[in-house]
Amino acid sequence: MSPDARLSWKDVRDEIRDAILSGRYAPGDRLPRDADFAAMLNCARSTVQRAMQDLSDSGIVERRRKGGTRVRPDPVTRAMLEIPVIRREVEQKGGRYGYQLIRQAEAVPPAGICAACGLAAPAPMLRVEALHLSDGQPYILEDRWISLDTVPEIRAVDLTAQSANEWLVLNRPYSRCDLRLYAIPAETGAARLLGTAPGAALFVIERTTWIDTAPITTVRAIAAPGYQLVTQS
Amino acid sequence: MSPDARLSWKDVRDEIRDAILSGRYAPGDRLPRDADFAAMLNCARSTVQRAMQDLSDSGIVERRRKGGTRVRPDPVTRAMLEIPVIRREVEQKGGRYGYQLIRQAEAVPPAGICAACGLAAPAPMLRVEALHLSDGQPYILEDRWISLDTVPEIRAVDLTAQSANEWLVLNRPYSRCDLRLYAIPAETGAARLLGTAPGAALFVIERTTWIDTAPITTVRAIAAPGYQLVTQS
DNA sequence: TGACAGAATATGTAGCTACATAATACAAAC
DNA sequence: GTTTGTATTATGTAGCTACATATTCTGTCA
Repeated sequence: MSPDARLSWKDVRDEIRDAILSGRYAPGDRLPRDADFAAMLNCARSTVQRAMQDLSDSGIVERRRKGGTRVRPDPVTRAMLEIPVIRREVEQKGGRYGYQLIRQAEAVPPAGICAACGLAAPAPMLRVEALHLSDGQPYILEDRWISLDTVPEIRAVDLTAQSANEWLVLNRPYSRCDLRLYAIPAETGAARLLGTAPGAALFVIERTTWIDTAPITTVRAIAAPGYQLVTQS
Repeated sequence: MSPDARLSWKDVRDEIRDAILSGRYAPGDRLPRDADFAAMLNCARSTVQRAMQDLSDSGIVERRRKGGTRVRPDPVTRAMLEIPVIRREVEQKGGRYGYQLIRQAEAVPPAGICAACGLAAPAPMLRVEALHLSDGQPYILEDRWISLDTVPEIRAVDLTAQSANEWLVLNRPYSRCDLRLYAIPAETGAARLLGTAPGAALFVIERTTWIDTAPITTVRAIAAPGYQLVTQS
């Protein structure tokens, strides 16, 4: 690599970000045009464009056609969350994965579940309750509703052998996913299954997935005490 | 727009994604080369490249030089989390924002805080405890440590008038941010400040920010009961 | 003064080429 | 048979051009 190698778009991004971070451009300020940056940094406009796109994606900068690019006056923290399949998560942490089906029944979902799935009228669904274990210890308790309209084959799957989580992920890719994170006190039943005291603070990941506009499943995954979701960017 | 308008990279992405979702390519399968897709869809390879990049970012496919592109055998859920400045969050929900400084003192941080900041040796920091309110009700209780090495000016800021959250966001942009999400039972002090019972399940967002490798601040934001973090993608 | 049409402008996108880089496959040498 | 070097191949990146699109600015006319 020669000393004056060409700048990659990441170099350009870092250059511009540093200029912003150093205070050379204050929040709300308008930045030079892409073409000017290109001239300043001696690279192509397309390179600056890619860099700016990235800065825009990460919430540092705001871009508007004709309006130009300006430093976001109200920065937001944007971070990528990654939620793997539970078996993989356990194994990646070095644990031995285990799984228990607790209950499985077709039922008409309550209004809350219909709302999460964006259903106006209740449709028949399969409710599956299961426990995921790590090294024999309760790890995540899931309470899942699966749309029988969208996934009728689920009736034929043996959910004592394979978790619905895993089967769906492998057989029913989704096009959209909503997440909802919060904390709840353990109910008596959940507490018993998770091996904790009733009322304990539990972390919940609620996830609904769709294929196009058809709901596939909505899960409430209740994590055992001590569970943490970590991101970094 | 003519009927056979050129495909945008998003069209190409959707086309390929649909092919995967429909099962035409199964998890683990190798996809055609970018150039082949380009020929099939009658567009440029760069357009396919952008589409594939996006599919790769969202965790649907895996790309390797020479190895080609394959459908991820172990799909992960990736979602973008967006955490605004608290004042904005409250106002966006239509609430009236309020703020109270509870305590502020220079101190040597405990080991846990040093670790979060990646500090080997304890350095003096400013600890700030404050309560954010929505319509007069407790909303988020924050327990913050600010690095006096990185942000000495914070000593001169009147934190009764403006929250550290806001001042830092406007004056100290960061280059890196780690998030940690979990649930805890309310301690006596936190319970009183948040107007809830001791032991109540509370949602916690822990965030540490750096400028390059220098830690700026680490916060533990404890949300009042009912708080939910929502994402969609 | 106000409304509206059209010009100007900055970003967004697509296409092409050329070359870089990483991973694999294969063949030669020991 | 194993190792090592080289060729091949698929993706990654940069540069350029051309044109699309959204907004703002400006000038004209009522």
